Amino acid sequence: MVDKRDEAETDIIPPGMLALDQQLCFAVYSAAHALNRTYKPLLDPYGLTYPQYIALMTLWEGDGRTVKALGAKLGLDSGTLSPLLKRLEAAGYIMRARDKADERQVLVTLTDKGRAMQRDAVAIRMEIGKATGCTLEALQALTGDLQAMTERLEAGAARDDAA
Amino acid sequence: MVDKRDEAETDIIPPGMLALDQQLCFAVYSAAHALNRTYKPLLDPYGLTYPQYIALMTLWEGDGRTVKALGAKLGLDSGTLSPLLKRLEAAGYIMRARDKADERQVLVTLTDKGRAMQRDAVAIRMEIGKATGCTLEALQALTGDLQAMTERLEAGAARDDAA
DNA sequence: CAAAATCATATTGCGCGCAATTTAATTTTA
DNA sequence: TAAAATTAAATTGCGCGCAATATGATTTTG
Repeated sequence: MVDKRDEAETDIIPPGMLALDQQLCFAVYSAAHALNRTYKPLLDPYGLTYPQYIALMTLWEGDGRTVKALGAKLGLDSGTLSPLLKRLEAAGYIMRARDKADERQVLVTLTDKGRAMQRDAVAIRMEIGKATGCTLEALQALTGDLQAMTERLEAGAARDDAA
Repeated sequence: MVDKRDEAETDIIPPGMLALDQQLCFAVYSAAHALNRTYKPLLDPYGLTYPQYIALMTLWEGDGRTVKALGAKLGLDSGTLSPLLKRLEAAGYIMRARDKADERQVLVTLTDKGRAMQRDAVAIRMEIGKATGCTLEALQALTGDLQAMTERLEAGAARDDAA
């Protein structure tokens, strides 16, 4: 396939690649919005937003975490989590209390309502999976690819911070 | 591979699938944040946010669009775009003017500064592509998969609206 | 042990993103 | 053609998401 068009292709490929990587960013951006819009009608009956829902999911995997530990799992800082957790507490899903051993920390624990929500989450997850229209294998592959890319992006950001 | 464990696997696979689809949503959510964080230091020197940047990109592909046309391309409504476009105008990247032929519409056009930004965007796109650590083929595949999933999610939302 | 540094969380300010509403212009239809 | 319906933008209110800052609590270190 190496022919006299090679020279032209070195001119053509870069713009193509540039357009594509633009599309990847936008594809991720659009997919995130589409997923959020799919979750909304499923979470609205519970008065929950998607970020609140994933905060609950983190607690289902381990109750009694600090705000910092939750933030590490979710990739969010206290500026986002503090008000979010206050709303979850006001809605009766969690409780917050200063750690007696270290008063700087706030321990977040599930209420009965917060634990009960985990059962309803099963149906929500099924709905979302169905809405994606993906096979289990496709979901696994997509998830893995995205996680790998995210790790590389975060590693790059960490390197830039060090520099 | 069909053996006496089949029965157990029908119990095991659903939770596995449920956990995975959760991870897909979160993987998309995390990737969107990671991409946004990667863009931020590249766009900050221009005083642009990522949503503002993709609005400009849309205009580079066709100037003089209405707010509604921009919204259709980006998947955003006037509640998001109106203030965003005002900020882009205040920053000198675009101009907004009511359409003489239909005063309901606002036509958005690029300024010289807005057009000049397109040249700097080439370097930004290269940086992002490098930061993802993906090959061109991997970027294409990921983008295509995400676009296909997003289309299915949006089709489902449209069906739900009709119902 | 006291001052300084560090740490965890909360707060403030700003820009999305979206639902709901408002305003003004255009089109439909009666 | 006048009233009703539709349309395009803008506005309001609320919840993220993040940078910058503030407030206490704990640890370090001099």
